[in-house]
Amino acid sequence: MSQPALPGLTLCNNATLRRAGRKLGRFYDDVLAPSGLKGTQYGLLYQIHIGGEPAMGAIAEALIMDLSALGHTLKPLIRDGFVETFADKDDRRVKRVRLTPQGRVKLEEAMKLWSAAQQRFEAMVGQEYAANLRAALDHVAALDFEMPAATPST
Amino acid sequence: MSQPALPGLTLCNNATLRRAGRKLGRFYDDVLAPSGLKGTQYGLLYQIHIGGEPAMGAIAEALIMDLSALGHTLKPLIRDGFVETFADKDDRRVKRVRLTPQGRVKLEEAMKLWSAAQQRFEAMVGQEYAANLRAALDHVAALDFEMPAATPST
DNA sequence: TTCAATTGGTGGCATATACCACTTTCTGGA
DNA sequence: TCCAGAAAGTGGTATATGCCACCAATTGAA
Repeated sequence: MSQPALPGLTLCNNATLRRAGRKLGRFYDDVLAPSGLKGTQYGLLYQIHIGGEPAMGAIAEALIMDLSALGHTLKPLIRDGFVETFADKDDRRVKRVRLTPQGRVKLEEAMKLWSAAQQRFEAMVGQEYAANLRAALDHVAALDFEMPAATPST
Repeated sequence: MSQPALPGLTLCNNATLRRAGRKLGRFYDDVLAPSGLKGTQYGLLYQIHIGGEPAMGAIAEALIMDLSALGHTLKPLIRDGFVETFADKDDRRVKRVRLTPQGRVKLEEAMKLWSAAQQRFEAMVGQEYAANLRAALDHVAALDFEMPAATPST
């Protein structure tokens, strides 16, 4: 299975992960295209959907993404009327997010497409293989890379 | 095994891959930071290094990335004097890429940092685990998602 | 009660990536 | 030879993400 076209770089865990991410991302994006949503947007809508009007910080934490990045990613979805934000009743600093009715419809539409992508992928690699891969990725995502506060050497 | 903090979304292969990518990417980026390079840039320099003055298309193919995306990603590296491009002798359409002397120095510097990141990661998950993960990711990257060009059947 | 520290988000800036419309070269016929 | 098509890149536009500097509420003392 080792393609001679991918020498060396294959050793870098980060590069390998990114490369696979590009490939898989394009696949999911292609399948989701009819809905007008990208894979990331679908994931974000879904996370909001199951989050129960989550605060932005909660979403960012769940997706392991920078809070400001989340803010940026959210903009097109707000602009297109799929989600809306509102201040938390008890803490004005907190901004909560929820799907609009339109957003719920869109999510449902996209979910069918997502399902197709998911099934097609799992049919190719095998459900168990996919489950194991996800488990491994979740494991990586759960790691605690505490930096030793710089190493002014070198 | 289901962490209460990551409900549902964990089922999407794409979302899981992205999430792990964000986490791992930040880790590698942090470790590489002293060199001024991002993880992706390091990977790109390395690919160019081992590619033998590769054409842009060859790099894009090896990294499974869009050709135009590669062009954009290359710009900061050219601007900072780490890589340079030149026309192919036999085919004027082809643009080849190589590291500048400065780029070689930078790559070497970054390689030490990368090595540290790589080792730290593998110490956390285990070398074998990492190797298996990379193999699985390479497998995904090698898949052929041929879209059936819509489904106007019936 | 008052103020320093903390917490939650925003905006600006830079890189990462993709797709699409072009432009320039090549290539393969007729 | 000449032209239709293919092949390789470029530029524009849009989303994805991260970091940093800020601003606005909250909180926890003193």
